[in-house]
Amino acid sequence: MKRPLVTILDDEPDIRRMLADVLEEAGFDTLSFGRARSFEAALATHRPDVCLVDLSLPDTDGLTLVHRLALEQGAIVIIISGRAQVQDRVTGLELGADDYIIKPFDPAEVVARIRARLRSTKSSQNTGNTATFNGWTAHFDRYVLQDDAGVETPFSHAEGEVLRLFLDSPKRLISRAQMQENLGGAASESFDRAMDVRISRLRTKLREDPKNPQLIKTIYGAGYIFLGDVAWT
Amino acid sequence: MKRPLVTILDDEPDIRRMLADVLEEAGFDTLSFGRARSFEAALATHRPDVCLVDLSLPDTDGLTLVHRLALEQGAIVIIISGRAQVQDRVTGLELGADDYIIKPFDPAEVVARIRARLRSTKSSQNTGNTATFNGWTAHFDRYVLQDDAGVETPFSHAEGEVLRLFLDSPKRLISRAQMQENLGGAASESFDRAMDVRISRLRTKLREDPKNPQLIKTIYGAGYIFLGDVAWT
DNA sequence: CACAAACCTTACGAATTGTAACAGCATGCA
DNA sequence: TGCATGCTGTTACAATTCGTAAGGTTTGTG
Repeated sequence: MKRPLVTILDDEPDIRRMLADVLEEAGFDTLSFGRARSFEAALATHRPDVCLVDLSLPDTDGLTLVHRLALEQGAIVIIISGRAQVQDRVTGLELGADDYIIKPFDPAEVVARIRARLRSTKSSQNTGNTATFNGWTAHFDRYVLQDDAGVETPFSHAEGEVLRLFLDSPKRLISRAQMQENLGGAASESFDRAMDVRISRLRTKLREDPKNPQLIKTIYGAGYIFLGDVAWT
Repeated sequence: MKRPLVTILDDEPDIRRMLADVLEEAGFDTLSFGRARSFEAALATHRPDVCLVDLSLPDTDGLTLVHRLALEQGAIVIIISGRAQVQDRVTGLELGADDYIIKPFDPAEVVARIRARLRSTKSSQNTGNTATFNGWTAHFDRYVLQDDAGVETPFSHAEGEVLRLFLDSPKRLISRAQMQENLGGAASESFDRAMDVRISRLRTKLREDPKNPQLIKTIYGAGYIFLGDVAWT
């Protein structure tokens, strides 16, 4: 079982270190950042399971960052803040945060709250090897894609890798770097093109309109995002 | 859209009534109980989306109840308790509670936390990445802008960054410096122009009259201000 | 009104992405 | 072995996005 990855974004080094120690001990991998900028840069290559965010950052408005994280990345976001007003907590939660912990906090409670969040998402996780989305059914055991009329289209292993990556994290931005990691491709300059081609072929099988794709959206300069209501069975 | 059902289990009638009022107002259906026994009887016929549980019940050990609820029913359980020790919170969360709110609490925070929990479990649904303002609807998941007649105009990632910045802080002055931070641009002299262009393109898509923009106002020498009644959904 | 600074818009080009065509490779079959 | 078939990466070129440059327009100042 892989250790969940937790990112820590706080401008106080002491708190970063303390949290990292406790979380490592509790069975998580951690990545610490003092600035929003470096944190966002890391998102290009890593996909954290939980993001701890301190609102009082020097280089960004934390709430906007939380909003972006929750919406674009679909990540679990837990705010850790010194601002204790009820209104702060309410707006933080409304903007997409999953929890709001007030400084000073007890490390044990942070761990417990992270576990509670992970528990609730893990229960609804991919089990089988068949997924349905927007009229399509993907059978990963048979390498077959079935439309709502029952017509079957076979797909290859390489295409399946991409499709599975999308179906595992729908409605979340997936950067090119993340793809290369998951697709086992060498980080060669030319493999970039290979990925494009895989996606292009997948789009064709999903009968996407090249001018206006509905399922696989390209985010120029950032990656791809799969918009489908996915259900694994 | 059905109203989610929230059960309230607390032995103090005043608190039950107060919570019920606030939750009904916030768009939930509620069922109130003063005893665990009657609550459990009601579970035979009702299937609550969220269960608020006070730990200090006269007729049962609250923690055991929480554990059963979380495990067997798979329900979202939020503990509301007067016991404020960290250890209480940790064990409550470890036994399966999804959140732990300490008395005395602010009703608005309870609502916000319930909403946060519902949002995370209904992640398959489209919630929270759509904003409406002055006849327009911005779908940030699909990168599409929809006018009041339903006509769709796609917008790019760069345009979306600007639009999101505006929609996150409507009716507030946004300086050019703030923009540069949030748009990830280097603080170069020339990026200033790039921002102008982004805004210009966004204005075109919003069909603004160049002579008299209604939504994106320029404050000469200070920045921009977005005038729109924004509602995120 | 003159002038400068700030801002807007258009056009262009560099970077990024899409896709058709081709080639290498493995597999299966006669 | 020889051939056909299908998969996948590579190449080359088309299309898109978005920053930059350049010139025009607006705003504020004296």
